[in-house]
Amino acid sequence: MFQEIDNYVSQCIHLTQEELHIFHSLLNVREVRKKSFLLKEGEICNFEAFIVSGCVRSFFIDENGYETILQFAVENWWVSDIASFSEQKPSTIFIEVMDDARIITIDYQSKEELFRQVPKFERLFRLLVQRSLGNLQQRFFASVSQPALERYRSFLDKYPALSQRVPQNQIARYLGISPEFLSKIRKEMFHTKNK
Amino acid sequence: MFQEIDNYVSQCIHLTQEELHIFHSLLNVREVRKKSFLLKEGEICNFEAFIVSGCVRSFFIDENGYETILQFAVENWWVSDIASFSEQKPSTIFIEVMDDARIITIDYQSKEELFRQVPKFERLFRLLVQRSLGNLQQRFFASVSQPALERYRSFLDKYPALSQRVPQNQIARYLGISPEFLSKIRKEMFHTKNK
DNA sequence: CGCGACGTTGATTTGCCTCAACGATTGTGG
DNA sequence: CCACAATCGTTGAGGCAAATCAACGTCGCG
Repeated sequence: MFQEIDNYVSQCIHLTQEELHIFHSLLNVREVRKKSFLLKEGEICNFEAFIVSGCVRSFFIDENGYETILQFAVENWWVSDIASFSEQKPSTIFIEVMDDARIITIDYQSKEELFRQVPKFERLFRLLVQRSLGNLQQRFFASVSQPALERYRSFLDKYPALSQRVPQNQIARYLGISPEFLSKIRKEMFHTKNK
Repeated sequence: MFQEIDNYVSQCIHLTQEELHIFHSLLNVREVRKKSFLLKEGEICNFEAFIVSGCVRSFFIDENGYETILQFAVENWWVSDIASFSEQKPSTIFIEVMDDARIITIDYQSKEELFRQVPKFERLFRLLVQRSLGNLQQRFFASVSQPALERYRSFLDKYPALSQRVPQNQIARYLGISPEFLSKIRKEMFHTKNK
């Protein structure tokens, strides 16, 4: 049941049987279906979710109605709106299930309780957020300094599995370009490759 | 000497006299001059720095030689390359002093020592990184969904003091546009305002 | 079957960049 | 103290990456 998340946690911190037990007692397991939403804009995010199986995406919608995808989350990834969760303020993003998923969540009170009972978890979540920050920084740099073609190449390179699993227009929205333009880029790629 | 940083820290966690003493013993104070570099691309970042006075900027240079500014750091801000620091790997960014500054730094070993002796600091730095992540996320959204004019307006709104203190071409590099284009935007702003 | 989701293609437009030239201001060495 | 170099902002001409809009083909599915 908790095997996957325990594995994940043990990469960062070492826990006793006792501590593990406390941890588990504060978690919830949920099954969620494709096309349902874990979070909508305006709601206060009351969970951090660990994906056991399935696939979800977080995105926001700009004033023109276009989506930009912040994250695809598959097995062994965390997803949440940290700003909304940690400051308990309305969210600016949506989190939607793309493929039926099994997730493990922890709510705000339980997380604070966890920190109180097992302070080691402060370290786990610090490392986790730190890594997210590093990744987002990379992505920010790429989005301002690289043309779409190179960003697409990097994506294929970094997430080969995802590029099979996720529809092309979603990838475009992740890369920050229109689906039409991604199509044109791909055409160009294959064209120049076979020559 | 440590007044500013103590104030900052006490907003997040409460420390005893004893703990405060340990904290101070692990810090270094430095004066750094305009145009000097705290960090260059390729070096391993061995500090997290708290700005007591002065102003520094962190930026990266893309393959065409253009700079993009990640952060301006003034009084009471932290600056570092977290990815490089926390994983002790070569940095991809530069950190340069814009105005003579007094800074307080902590190195990798001292930070780990601090965590060992006063675990509360795990919490402080978790909150700190969490806030950075929230800010960067905002900025990322803006950079893909808003035109330059609105991003400039937001900047003026959010950092009124900085916009006085920092040359215009640096602001352009922060916004991710060319200095020439910012000049044209400004012209447009004043033009439409006075009509 | 027919509908909706997805990908492709072309025509047109646009936001922003690049390059080059030109004042204004500041700083600096002779 | 002047002269000259840097640094900074402005303006214009021309160009390009990517968006928008519209139309069309193709699946898979209720």
